[in-house]
Amino acid sequence: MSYWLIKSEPSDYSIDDLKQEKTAIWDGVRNYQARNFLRQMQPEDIAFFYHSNVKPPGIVGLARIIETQIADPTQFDSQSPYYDPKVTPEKPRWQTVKVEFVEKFAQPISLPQLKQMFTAQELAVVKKGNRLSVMSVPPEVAQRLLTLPK
DNA sequence: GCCAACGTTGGC
DNA sequence: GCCAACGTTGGC
Repeated sequence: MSYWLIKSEPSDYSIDDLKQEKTAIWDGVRNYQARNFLRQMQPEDIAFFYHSNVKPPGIVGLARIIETQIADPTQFDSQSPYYDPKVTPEKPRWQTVKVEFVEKFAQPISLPQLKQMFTAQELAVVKKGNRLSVMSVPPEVAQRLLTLPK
C-alpha cells in the first residue's frame, strides 16, 4: 500500500467536484514522471488531494485509488486539450487511474504548514519550483499527515 | 502580474 | 546529441 499526492487547480477540478461525483478518472496528465507514478499506483492506495494556484495552496482531502492502468481517454479525443496526435488506441502512451472520494478535511493543510512540517526531501511538493502534478509520499510522511488533528 | 523553475521543441 | 528558445506551472 502506497501513498501519493495528486495536484489540481480547483478551478479545473476540486475536492468538492470529486465529493459530488464520487469517482473520477484522473485524466490530462502529460508529463512522463507524473505518468510513471500513475503507472505504479495500486488499488487501495491513498492519494492526498492538493489544490494548487489558490491562496493558500495545500492538501484539502483524501482520495482512494480504485482502478489502475486505465488508458487516459482524452489522448484519443481530437476535441480535447489533452489530445495526443502521436498515439493510437492500440498504442496508448498515457495511463492513469480512477479515484474515489474519501474525505474533505475540515482543516486543510496549507503549503506554509507543510513547509514547517517537512523538508523538500521528505515531501516533494514543498520544494520550490516543483511543478510535478503527481508524486509519491513516503509512508512515514503520510502517517504524520494522517494523524494531524482535524 | 511577476518571475523562477523546468520540461519540451527543434535547429544544427 | 547539444542546447537555446520557448511555453507552462504555480508560488508569491
